[in-house]
Amino acid sequence: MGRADNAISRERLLDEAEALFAEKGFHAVTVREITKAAHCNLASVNYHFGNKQNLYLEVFRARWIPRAVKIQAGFKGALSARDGKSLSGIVHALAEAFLKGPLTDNERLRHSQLMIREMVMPTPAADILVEQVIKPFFGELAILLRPFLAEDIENEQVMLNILSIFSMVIYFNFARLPVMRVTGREYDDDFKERLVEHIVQFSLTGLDMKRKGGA
Amino acid sequence: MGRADNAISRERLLDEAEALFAEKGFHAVTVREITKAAHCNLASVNYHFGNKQNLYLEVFRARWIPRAVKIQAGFKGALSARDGKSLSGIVHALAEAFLKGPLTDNERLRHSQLMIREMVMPTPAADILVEQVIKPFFGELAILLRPFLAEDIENEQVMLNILSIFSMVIYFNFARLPVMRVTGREYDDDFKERLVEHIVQFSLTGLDMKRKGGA
DNA sequence: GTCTATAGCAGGATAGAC
DNA sequence: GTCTATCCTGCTATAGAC
Repeated sequence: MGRADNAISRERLLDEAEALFAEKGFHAVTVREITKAAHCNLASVNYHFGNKQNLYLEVFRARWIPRAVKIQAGFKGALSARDGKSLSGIVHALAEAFLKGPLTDNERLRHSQLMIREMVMPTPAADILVEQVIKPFFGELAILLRPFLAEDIENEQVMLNILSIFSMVIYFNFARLPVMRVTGREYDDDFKERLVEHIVQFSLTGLDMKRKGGA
Repeated sequence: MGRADNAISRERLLDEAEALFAEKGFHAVTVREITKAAHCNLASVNYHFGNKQNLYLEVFRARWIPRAVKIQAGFKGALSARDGKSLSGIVHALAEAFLKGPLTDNERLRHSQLMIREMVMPTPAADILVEQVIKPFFGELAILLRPFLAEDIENEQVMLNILSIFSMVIYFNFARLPVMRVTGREYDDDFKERLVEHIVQFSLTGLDMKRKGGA
C-alpha cells in the first residue's frame, strides 16, 4: 500500500472489524482474520489501535454511534414527513427506521447484533452505548409520546412502554431464525412491511383486536 | 476422585460449562476454565464429550431443554391454578413463568442468555432449540390464544402476536443493563412483579391506556 | 474413569527493517 | 505507516500410566 493510504487502512480495519465482531463476537474473531479482510498487515491493528480490545471500542465510537445517529435521523425525518403528530405515526416511524430505514440490510443486522451482544454480555462499550445513545433517545421518545398518554402517567411507565416497543423492534431484527421458522416467511421487503404494520398495531392496541376485526 | 464419581464429574462439567458458556459465550470460555470450575481434570472434557463443541451441544440437550420444560410446566401449572381462561390470565402466567417462575434468578439469566446467543449467532444448537422447544411451545400458545382473538384472524398474525409478547419477556430478562439505567430500578422482586404487570397490560391494550386512566 | 505430560498449533503482541 | 519475522503465551486435543 502506498503512502496515500495512511488513513485509509485504518478505516478499512474499522469496517471489517465491525462486520466480523458483529457476526462472530469479540472472542471468535482473530486479529489475523481482521487484517486479512482489510487487506493490511498483521501489525496494523496494534499500530493503529494499540490492541484488539481498543479496536473493538473504537468500532463503537467511530462506526456504531454514527450509525445510530443515522437511524435516529431517519426516524426524525419520517416524523416530519409523515403524520408525526399521531401516536401511530410515531410508532410507525420508529419501527420503520429500525427495520427498513436508511441503511442496507447488512448494516442494520450488524447494528442490532453489536447492540444485543453488549446487552447480553456488557463490555466497557455498553456504557458508551447506553449513556450516549439509548438514554438520550429514550428521553426524546418519552417527550414525543407523553402528550398521547394519560395525564397522570408516571415516568417509569412511559419508559416501560418505550422499552416494550423497542423490544419488538430489536427482537424482529435479531431473532430472524425463530421468526422465520415460526411464521414460515423470509425477510423480504413484503415481510418487513408486514412486521412494521404489526408492531404499530400491537403497540397501539395489543391483543385486543376484536374492536378492529383482526387482520 | 473415587470410582463412585463416574457419572458425577460428567454432571459437574455440564453444570459449570452451562454457567460459563451462558456468561461468556462459547469462544470466550476455555476447557481449562471449565474443568477447573468443575474440579476435574483437563482431559475430562475430551473423555466425556469428545471435544469442546460437543460439550456445548450436550449442555443444550441435557440442561437447557429440561430447564425449558420446567419453565413451561410452571406456566401450565399457573394456568390451571389461576384464571387460565382469560386472556390476561394466560399472558400473566407466561410473563411470570419467564420472569419469576420456578427457577432461581441465576438459572433464569443463564437460560435467556444461552437462548439469545443462539438466536444472534446460531450454531447447530439453535436447530434443536427452535424445532424441539420454541416451535412446539408457540404452537400450544396459539391454540390457547385463538379463542380470544378475532375469528377470521390468520395464523401468521397469531404467531406475530405471540412473538411480540415473547420479545418483551425475553428483552426484560436479558437487557437488564439498559432497563435498569433507563428506569432507575434494580431487578428485585418488586420490580419483577411490576414488569409482569406491565407486560400483561401492554400485551392486552398496548399504549392505548387512556381508557384505563394510566398506572 | 482419572490423571500427568506433552504434542501441536493458533493466538495477540512486538521489534526492527524499510 | 507498512511489512516481515518472531516471541511467547495459552489453547485444544491426545497418549499413555495408573
